[in-house]
Amino acid sequence: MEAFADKQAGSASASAGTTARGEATRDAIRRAAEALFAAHGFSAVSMRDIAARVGVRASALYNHFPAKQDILADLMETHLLRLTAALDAALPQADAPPAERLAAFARFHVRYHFDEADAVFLSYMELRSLEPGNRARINALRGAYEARLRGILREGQRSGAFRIEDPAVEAMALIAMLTGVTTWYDPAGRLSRAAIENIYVAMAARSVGLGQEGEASCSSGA
Amino acid sequence: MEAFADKQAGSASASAGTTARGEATRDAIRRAAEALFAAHGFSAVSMRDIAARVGVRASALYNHFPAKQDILADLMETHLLRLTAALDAALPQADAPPAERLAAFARFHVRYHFDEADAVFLSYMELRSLEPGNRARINALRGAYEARLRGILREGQRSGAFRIEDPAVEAMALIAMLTGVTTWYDPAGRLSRAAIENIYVAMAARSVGLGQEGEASCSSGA
DNA sequence: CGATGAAATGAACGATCGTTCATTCATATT
DNA sequence: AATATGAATGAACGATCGTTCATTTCATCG
Repeated sequence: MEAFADKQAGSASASAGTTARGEATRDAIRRAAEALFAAHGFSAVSMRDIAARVGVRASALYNHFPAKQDILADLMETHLLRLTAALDAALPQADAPPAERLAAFARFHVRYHFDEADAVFLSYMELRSLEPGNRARINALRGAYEARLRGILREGQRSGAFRIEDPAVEAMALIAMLTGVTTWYDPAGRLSRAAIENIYVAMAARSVGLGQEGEASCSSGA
Repeated sequence: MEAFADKQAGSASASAGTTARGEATRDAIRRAAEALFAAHGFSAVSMRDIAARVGVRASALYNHFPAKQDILADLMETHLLRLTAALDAALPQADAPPAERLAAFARFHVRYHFDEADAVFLSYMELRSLEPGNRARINALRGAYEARLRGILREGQRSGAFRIEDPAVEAMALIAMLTGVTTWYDPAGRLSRAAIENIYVAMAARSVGLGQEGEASCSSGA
């Protein structure tokens, strides 16, 4: 979507005028809008707020996005495409043990949310601020991501590795649980990122009926 | 907080003029604002929107609430006080088995969220729309609710009934998981409320290392 | 160097925002 | 019936909203 090409070692394109400056501003707008939308909500943030953070006037934003709504849609679409692509790169292949794939999913999800908390929060909370057309498209992307986890749970249920009632419901429950980390995580807090990851991964495993460690097993003491 | 007294069989108060009409309007404002804030977000809803839903002009709202902000604060405070009181009424007493208390918590939480989805959503999502003073007060109420679950997890860990790493983190994770039901629940959907409750209760139990049913046990077949 | 065109500007637009206020309406008490 | 009082009204306020547009700035290419 959008242009999004030459950033460094630029040469080919750009007929005249400026070249990479516009793209730099567009990215700055994205970053500013992401932070502000996540902090205050889409409709509580004005175009002038975004422009001020970029260091530009509100009217300049319209050289890069046709409307405020399109900034939000762009942020969500970009985030969800990257998220799903990164997940597919992080997941073991489909024939790996479901327990391993679930653990990888949980770890990926929490870790990704540490780094992209604003984008994640936005994409889950501001669907209601989108016009119907944009909303349907973004919702489909979100559904594709959720389908990955649903598939893992279904396979685990089918193979007997997991002891669960309903893969669809449990997928939503797990995603909500893992996503919640962004609401309380504090970089200066008591626990390191790695420690928090491990706790969530272990919870996810137990929630599908797995023992303490990877596979099945039982009666593992402490 | 506020007046909130005589509604029926009124007699004592109300010096002159009208009596219960004002309180009825105030409640209608609360209901309208709750639905609109939950659907569109605090700052996307105007006082005129709320008034229109009540069947009154915007200026009439100021006979009942000093400002828009106070409607939101009132909704959150009322909700959180009721929520915590209802939880305390639903929880087995403190010397009951932690597994039983956890199951009761999970069932209560999901069930309450079915009925009060709007208020719940509001109180978890619109903290950022509150002024610092209101935010601190509401946040304390939320913390009191979360502390109930944290206490259950700590007791289960202490007694050895639960196999968990960190009660504080797991409390936040469980609440996020249970609260998430409001984001996808559809009254016309595939599953009944009772079925969904049971799935969440079972997941909560497994997530703290319990077997399929209430107590510990292990190697439970299916 | 002058031409070119994207990027940024400042002013302005119509609309809508939260809120105020003098006034009117409606009701319960005396 | 007269009165007192809370509730609702309609108009208006200053501010701010998203957006448009003619103009200016400025880095690049021929």
